[in-house]
Amino acid sequence: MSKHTIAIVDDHLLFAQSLKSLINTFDDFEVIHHALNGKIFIDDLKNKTELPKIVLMDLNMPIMDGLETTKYLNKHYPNIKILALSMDDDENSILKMIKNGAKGYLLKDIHPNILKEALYGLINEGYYHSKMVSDTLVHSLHPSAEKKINLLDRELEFLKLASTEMTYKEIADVMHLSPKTIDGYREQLFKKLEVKNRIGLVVYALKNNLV
Amino acid sequence: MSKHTIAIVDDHLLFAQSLKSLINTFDDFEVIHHALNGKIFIDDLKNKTELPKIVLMDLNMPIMDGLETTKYLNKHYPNIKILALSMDDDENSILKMIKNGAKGYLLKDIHPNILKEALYGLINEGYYHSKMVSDTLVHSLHPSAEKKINLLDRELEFLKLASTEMTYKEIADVMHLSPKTIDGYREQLFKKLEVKNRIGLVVYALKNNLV
DNA sequence: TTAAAAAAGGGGGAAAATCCCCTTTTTTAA
DNA sequence: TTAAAAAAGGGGATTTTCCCCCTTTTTTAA
Repeated sequence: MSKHTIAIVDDHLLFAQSLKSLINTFDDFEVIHHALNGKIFIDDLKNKTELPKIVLMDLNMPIMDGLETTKYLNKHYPNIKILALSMDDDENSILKMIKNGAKGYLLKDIHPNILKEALYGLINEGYYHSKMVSDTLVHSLHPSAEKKINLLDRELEFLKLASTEMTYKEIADVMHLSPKTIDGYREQLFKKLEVKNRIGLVVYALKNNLV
Repeated sequence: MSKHTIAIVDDHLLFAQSLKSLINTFDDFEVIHHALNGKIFIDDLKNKTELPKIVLMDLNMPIMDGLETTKYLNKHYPNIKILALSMDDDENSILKMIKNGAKGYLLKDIHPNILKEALYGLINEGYYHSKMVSDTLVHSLHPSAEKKINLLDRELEFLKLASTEMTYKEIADVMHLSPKTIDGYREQLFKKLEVKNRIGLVVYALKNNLV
């Protein structure tokens, strides 16, 4: 039966050719295309009769980078599975790629066996998330530790209510307090969280998952 | 060499005992403890000399549920790996457990081989994320599709600025518009997004990753 | 070509938020 | 036991937000 087809999008010719040679030694996979950047790749796709099943996507490329290309493919060719392949190991790059449709993210310094395993993962499960990616996803659920400020119980209660559409009078009623006490809490939290107004409080609360 | 020790925290006795029997047939694992809820389990931990390496944690339990217990264990026994085991397959439950330290999340209707695979994953990789969990994590990066409302360019620009601590007058200056035009955009967005005030706009913007 | 939508702007007034000053009582920590 | 923090509350003035009414011009879509 026919092999799973792969395209490589990477601006480093030697790396791409070497990668192609490696993948072509895998039993069930075959590189059918290589483009030096995203724009060339997309232009080529329009002229091709056979689409690849998997695209190995570099991130840093001239003219059209991996992120933009991933967004485009996700939208126009949703059946193509994208596996990011990059030198970048920072969380932001990983999250952006996954968020925009990449089904896996590998660093370029991995063992070839991991690449093979990832390719099979994409075919069989539809995704391949290494520990690095999983950890990054889990970590993205949490706010930055350094921004966490210790809030008293009543302050937190007020902050949660302040992050709703209630007026301060309504909040006072709910907390069984005088509106003037609410004024006090508000000023106290403005100072504590170093914000200028209620909008600042809401942004802090949401970004720190307090509501 | 000794087997990897496991504790089961689940309020259904028959299920827990059956699970114990199953796991005790696995070569490298041994159930050394069972508690009917989180509180009993924590009390038992304090009196035990041998801690389990893995805890299979139900979610819905009386007195002290799986989430509270996971938070406590993550804080006080960070080396214990928690694998959530639940009937609940909703995203919120999954995210809460992973966010609070669970290293995996399985539904109770899985094949025993998956459980075994998960246990090995916890021991070897430190986590086990099935496709369900991975998909949930990836999905959590995105806002709800059904809540996404099409915004005009200027509306979006205004919304982003409205989610800062700027006054409407300041925003008008930045957008080179009259404050009255800003008033118009505000009312327009209140209607469009079905919110009552600026706080509602901010919450919408942040929850939909527009800023 | 016409109608609708988008983009811009206005008056006026009430309600809410912010900001400055201040107080007392209870609880907690040293 | 004492001091500090937390928790509660007050006056009053200014600024900002919200809400109701309305307008014209340009761009887009039918």
